[in-house]
Amino acid sequence: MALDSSESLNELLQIRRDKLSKLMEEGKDPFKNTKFNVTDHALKVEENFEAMEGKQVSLAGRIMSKRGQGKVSFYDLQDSTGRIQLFIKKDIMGDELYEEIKTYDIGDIVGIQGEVFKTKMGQVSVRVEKIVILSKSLQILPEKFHGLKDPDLRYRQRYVDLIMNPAVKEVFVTRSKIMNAVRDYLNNRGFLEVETPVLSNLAGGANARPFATHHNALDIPMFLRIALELPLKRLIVGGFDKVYELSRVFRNEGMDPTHNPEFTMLETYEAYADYEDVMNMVEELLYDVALKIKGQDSVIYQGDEISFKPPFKRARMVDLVKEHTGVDFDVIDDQKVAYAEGIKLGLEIEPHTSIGKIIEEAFDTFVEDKLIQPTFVTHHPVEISPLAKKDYTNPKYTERFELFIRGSEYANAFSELNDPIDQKERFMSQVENKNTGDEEAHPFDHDFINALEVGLPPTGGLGIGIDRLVMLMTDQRSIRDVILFPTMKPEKTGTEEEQAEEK
RNA sequence: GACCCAUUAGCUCAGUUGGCAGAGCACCUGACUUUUAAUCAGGGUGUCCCGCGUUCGAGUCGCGGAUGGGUCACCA
Repeated sequence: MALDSSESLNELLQIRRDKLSKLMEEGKDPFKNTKFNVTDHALKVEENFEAMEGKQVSLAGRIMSKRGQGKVSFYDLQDSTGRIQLFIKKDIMGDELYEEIKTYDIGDIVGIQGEVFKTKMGQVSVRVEKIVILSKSLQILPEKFHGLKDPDLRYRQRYVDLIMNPAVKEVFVTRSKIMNAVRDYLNNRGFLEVETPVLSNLAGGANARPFATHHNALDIPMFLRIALELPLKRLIVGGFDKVYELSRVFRNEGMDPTHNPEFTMLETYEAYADYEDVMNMVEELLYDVALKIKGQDSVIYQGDEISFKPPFKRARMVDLVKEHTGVDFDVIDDQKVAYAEGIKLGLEIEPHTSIGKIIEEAFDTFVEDKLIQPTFVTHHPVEISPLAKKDYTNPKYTERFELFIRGSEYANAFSELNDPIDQKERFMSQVENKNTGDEEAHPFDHDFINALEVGLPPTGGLGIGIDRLVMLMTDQRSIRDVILFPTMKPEKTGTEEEQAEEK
């Protein structure tokens, strides 16, 4: 992007470089400065004006607007906390420095020292006594009133987005607070945060295509993880009772407003707990996060008020299907009958589709988007839950739940399968799927079977997509608005890239 | 993957029936010692996303492509 040959620069950019050259000629190279003693910030001065009035403060930040250019000027300085007005008077600065200050551009970073006061118009300001330019901006910031709107530019140049759009910055501050709130909750509950490999020889724990890479020294293929599950369960085998990992996973799949190729996942595993314990924990966790982030037990998401006040609604998947379709699959044990009912409902299913899959289809089609308030959907059919324990009181179903809010899945949890023989069989059927072309099928993980043979205690496991939780808490419509640098296609066309490579 | 929409100055956007490329902000020159999207006078800084085509003439019409956004499908 940055073009250095001066003949290719347009006039605006050339003027800024000329100003920089002039500063350098005068021995005021802004890039030579290494530090500036900052004593205060814009927000603090603004909020504590009564106490700060008349005091000397030293602030640093970016010039965001300039007003007046006579013998007195008003510049708005933006630091990490907000904006404050600088009052710059020729009498105070002296003729020579004042002329130099007038050449400072919007986007330049300056450090100032001066006295806090209010202008005649009542605007909290700093009467500048000393000023030093700490960085010269050679690019032009977007327009002050409309800001930066183009989504493409906003994501590619997030730094400009953050400068121009305070609400965007606020989203990412909130994201950080949510991460902290989740960690606090789990740590206080006795969970240990761990880090497991991002790079592995086998990408398991979910059905998804991985990103493939290569280790040069070992000359072996490696994969970026698609889930946290398998290493964490190994740690439960190893004797940790409560572990979690809150980190990035990668799935080589399509992108849309709720899917980014890399995203942040929370997975927790608790020994000697079942899915009902996990359900109680999720309820409490979300309530806790909402209170900490929003100061109340509800949020407004895209116009809908979502309440996190426990208890959340709990219902079996098959009962919800009955409620919304009138068909009670719970009493249907003949696949042909279930298929006929599914066709009557207009589901797109094949003659051999299993009853469990038909129930899931009916759920997806008729129930999912009706679940606005937090709802635990439980007892998924065993056919669609390869990693969950059966409900031994009714083996058609599993000890599993998913949390739905506003029609989307936010959590998935179950009593973990810890029978190594059963797990081995399920892996083998996955391998069959893989052999018949299913690229998302789970690879056979011999060491994981070994771990289960060593012995996994009964364990309750949980996964939560943190990006979607952040979207919910910050009322954002797209996952790209809660990820600082979302995945983007390269800007350049193929031919341009080739040309660049040739240089 | 399919369909729809967008792409014009650094930014936000106009651009009529196919006939000299426009505005505001920003920027440059000058004026202004309490401004608030400061104001006043003057100045337009451009690969109209890219390529091919139709045409006397294309920002505008056609075809192909790129990037982004949306809807659906897929995935979870």
